[in-house]
Amino acid sequence: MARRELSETTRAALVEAAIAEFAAHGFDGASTRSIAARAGVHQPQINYHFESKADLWGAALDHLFAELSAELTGAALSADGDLEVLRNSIRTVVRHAAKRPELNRMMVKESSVVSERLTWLTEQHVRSLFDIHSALWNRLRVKGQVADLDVLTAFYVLIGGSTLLYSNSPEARLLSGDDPMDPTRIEAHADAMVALLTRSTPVAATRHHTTRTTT
Amino acid sequence: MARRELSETTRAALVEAAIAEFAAHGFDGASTRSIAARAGVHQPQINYHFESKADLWGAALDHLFAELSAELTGAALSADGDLEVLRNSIRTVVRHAAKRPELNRMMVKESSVVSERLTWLTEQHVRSLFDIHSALWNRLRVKGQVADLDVLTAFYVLIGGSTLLYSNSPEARLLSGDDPMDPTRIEAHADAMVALLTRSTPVAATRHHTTRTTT
DNA sequence: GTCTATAATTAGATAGAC
DNA sequence: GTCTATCTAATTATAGAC
Repeated sequence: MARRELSETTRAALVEAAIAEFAAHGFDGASTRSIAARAGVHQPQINYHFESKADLWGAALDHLFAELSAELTGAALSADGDLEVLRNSIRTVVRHAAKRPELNRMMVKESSVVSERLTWLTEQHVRSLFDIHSALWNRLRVKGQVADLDVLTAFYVLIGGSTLLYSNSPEARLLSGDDPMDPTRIEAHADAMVALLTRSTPVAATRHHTTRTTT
Repeated sequence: MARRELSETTRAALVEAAIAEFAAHGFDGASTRSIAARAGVHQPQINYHFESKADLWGAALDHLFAELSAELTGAALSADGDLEVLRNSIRTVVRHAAKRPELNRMMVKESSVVSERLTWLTEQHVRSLFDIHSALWNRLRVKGQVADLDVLTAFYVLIGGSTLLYSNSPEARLLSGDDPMDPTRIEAHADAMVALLTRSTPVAATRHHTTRTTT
């Protein structure tokens, strides 16, 4: 393997190890030694490939949000009309939370206090998703096709209701003995979140447009 | 002030300071020095009043869960019938999440990986709440009075949908400029969570029993 | 690009005076 | 019960050989 390829391999291994360690123990709880050990390299490699521990943390989130954005874009492109876009997006959020619980684990650990890391995270990655959600939700709300919730509350009900079961899956397993990551359960959860937040038929007025219904 | 009273004052101040620091920075991120400083005492006082940092962390959660249990008990006692108990409980969960976001912040930081702290927390405090929820939810589900969700998923949709807006309120404020803790918004959120998870009229069969409806 | 060795901080906990 | 002073261990980051 050429030197540049080796470098990129090491860098990618460090990012993946950082995702696992930061998600499990938080920024302060994860040590650069444990991250390096998980990646199979020595600790000073982190400061060779990244400016600092905080820089590696940022690279981990860049990677996780790139994955999520790719899936959400796919969900939007394959949909026809606002309502179907929202439904596909909700399903994508649920499925992705189960596939990559690390994303929500990292998020929730940083979102409880204003900090440099939180402002970076919010402006760099969350803002654009929230803006897209807001425009979509407001258009559907005036047509009575979604639950009667303001955009901010709707955003957090959607994310919280869709992701906590997976970000807290170790707790859920202790409580119930069941596996939250079971594919059948995940699909039922996705269906339920769609049913809770959207209405197949508008409640307030306007039926002139033909509205796609799922059943 | 007598010596014993002084001691109890110091202990209570340490618990309250620990709640603030652990909720904001997690177990590893919060230092015993910062907790002592917030409580207005010197750092070694922690090891006089508590066996260890972990012991203080446990005392903080004991305090937070005692508060929550008191409110949930009140909500259940003032209700008539399973459906009203559930509705009151949902509203209590939303209001309490807004009043004490520290509880959910501490919880979510410990629930992403199996650890000694998580197993203690689950068995000591979460288990009983989950068992009560399970019995209640299953009785209502067979009568078609709640959303069609298994108990485990329902628990996490309820908690996640009710609490994330408040545990992540710094992020929510950055995103929207609005105040998630506004009382009117909180009540609207509570109403919405009740509407999402319960049905005023049963969908599947059985109407022989008179069912209390709100409005 | 990766290694060993180590510098510079900071952490939780304890000893002993008052 | 509370204080000052300090011990031991662990942390992030860097220096310099290969």
